[in-house]
Amino acid sequence: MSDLVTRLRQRSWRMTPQRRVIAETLDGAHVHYTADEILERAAGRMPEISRATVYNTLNEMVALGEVLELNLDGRSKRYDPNVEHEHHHLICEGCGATKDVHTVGNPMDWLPGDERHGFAVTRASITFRGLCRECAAAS
Amino acid sequence: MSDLVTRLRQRSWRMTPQRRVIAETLDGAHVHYTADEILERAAGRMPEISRATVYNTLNEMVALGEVLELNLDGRSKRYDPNVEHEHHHLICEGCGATKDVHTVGNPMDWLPGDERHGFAVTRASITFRGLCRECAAAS
DNA sequence: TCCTAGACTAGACTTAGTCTAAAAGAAGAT
DNA sequence: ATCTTCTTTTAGACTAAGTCTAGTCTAGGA
Ligand SMILES: [Mn+2]
Ligand SMILES: [Mn+2]
Ligand SMILES: [Zn+2]
Ligand SMILES: [Zn+2]
Repeated sequence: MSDLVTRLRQRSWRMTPQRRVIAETLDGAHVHYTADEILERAAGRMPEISRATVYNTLNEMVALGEVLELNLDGRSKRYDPNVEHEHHHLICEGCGATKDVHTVGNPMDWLPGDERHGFAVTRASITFRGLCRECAAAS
Repeated sequence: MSDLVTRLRQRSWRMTPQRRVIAETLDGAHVHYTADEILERAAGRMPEISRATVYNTLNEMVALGEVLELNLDGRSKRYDPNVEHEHHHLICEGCGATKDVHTVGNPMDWLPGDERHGFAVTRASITFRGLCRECAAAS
């Protein structure tokens, strides 16, 4: 937990009650929530919060670079407050469980110069897939 | 071009006129079309083809393992007939241009055993991002 | 020829997310 | 304190992508 609220205030981003609840929801659990899951939890603490505010706030935090937006499954986007330590994701194809993982070495090194098509390559994200222990046992 | 139509017939999959038009559209260009782009092109050759058939057919080809479904941008899914040669993707964050790329070595080797959380890991897909030559020059 | 399972279709429906216009709230100037 | 202005929040309309349904069509087997 890297205190997203603190990081956001240091960026002199206006910290409203709504934004605080959203940031605390995101940062409290180290899981990868969808916008709807965040709305649901935020509404538990602030019932009048609106869906538009949740989406606006998440998009602003992503634009500030303080939250990552993940497209892991082609369904709803997921939001990840863990921007401090580069990592990738491992997903169970059975139950959808998602783990943070760390690779040996730098993924940028896996792409040789003649495969870069003249691009200035800046980032690489890896999604590993497989079956978790429970799902493997059940199949 | 690996002749998707031939591969599908070898799987004894009923080859209707609609399915043939969709498969030929997909395989003809080595790009990554969305379902809507495929519908548009297929409708050019068979105006009465329906959207539901395009979606049904794409989903069946994916289930057969003869087409890959890509979630590159969190918007619409893209379909890739190139299942014969493992590859990954490099995307320009400026214009969205997408290239097939090949890594040095096997991505599965980048994930050490103690980062696997007991999963049986079977696949890894990497998305590299950056700016293409034109977009880099323009910025 | 008739039957039947599978394939096709139009359009309703669902889900995820964006947009709009108005109301509310914060901050600065007087 | 009051006015002004800018930002944020809100409800709900709207859009985009995809799924589902129920009826129709069609090819191949008895
Ligand atoms: Mn993560
Ligand atoms: Mn490809
Ligand atoms: Zn699982
Ligand atoms: Zn570009």
